[in-house]
Amino acid sequence: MRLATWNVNSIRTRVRRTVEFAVRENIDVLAMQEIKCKPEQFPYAPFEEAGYHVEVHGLNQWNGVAIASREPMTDIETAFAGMPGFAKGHEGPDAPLEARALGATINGVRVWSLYVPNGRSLDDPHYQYKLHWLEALRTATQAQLAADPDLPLALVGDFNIIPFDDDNGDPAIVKGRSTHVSEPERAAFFAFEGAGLTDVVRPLLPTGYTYWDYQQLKFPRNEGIRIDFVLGSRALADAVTGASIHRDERKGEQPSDHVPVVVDLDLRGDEDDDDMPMIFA
DNA sequence: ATGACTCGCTGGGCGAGA
Repeated sequence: MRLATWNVNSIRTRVRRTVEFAVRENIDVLAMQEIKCKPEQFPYAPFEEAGYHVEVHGLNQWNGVAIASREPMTDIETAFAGMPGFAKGHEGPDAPLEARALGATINGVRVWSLYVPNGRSLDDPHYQYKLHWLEALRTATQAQLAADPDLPLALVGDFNIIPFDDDNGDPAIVKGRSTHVSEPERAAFFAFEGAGLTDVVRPLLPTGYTYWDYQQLKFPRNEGIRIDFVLGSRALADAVTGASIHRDERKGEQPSDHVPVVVDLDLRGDEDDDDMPMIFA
């Protein structure tokens, strides 16, 4: 299975690039973030014509997540246990949920397409929302893996956290002043290790940005940041055979500000792996 | 060139992105 995650920044604007990438790169499962539309606005046809099923969770023009998969998806969920909500002037336990999480099972692999809240600024209520959201995700994930330690589980998407100083090439993002690099955010990211998950791309690709701001020549200057990740359970991490960050997708006409991150998985019983030799008796 | 921000909603600016 070839699994990809991509913050597409409006699927209606970028559906052609998105489907062309999926087909060209032989992607089996594509988790998307920031689709910025409701299900009735989603461009299903180009995906279906390319052989993909699509599950969509979008409530309005903000956020929105989706998964395209060549194989059928089951056990669709649009929130994880304990996921907090948020709305301006409406913080608290009954705040409305946003469209930031979509879970689906494909060939026994549990995939969550995640768009972690931005945080906006260190003194904004959105920042506390971000930390609570991440803590609830960690708690829910830890509970699921405690119940099923051998589950191949992938949390993929835009985490809106820069885990290491070397992941930040943008001089506008400064420790002590900016979101994404604060100690509480980094602690929330590394807490997933305590829940039994690891960044499965990092060992294969120690460096590389996944996002460049549209402004001020950030891409030509290579002032990017690494904020898109694939976190895998032990069973998933053990299946990883390769990884790639598709920097070229930031070039050309109407790019997203993020690029795709791809992981190759060699799963037991995965009949679609063409790198497995056929054995004849 | 990898190039000076881009979405969606709206019908003119604005919230949001990070």
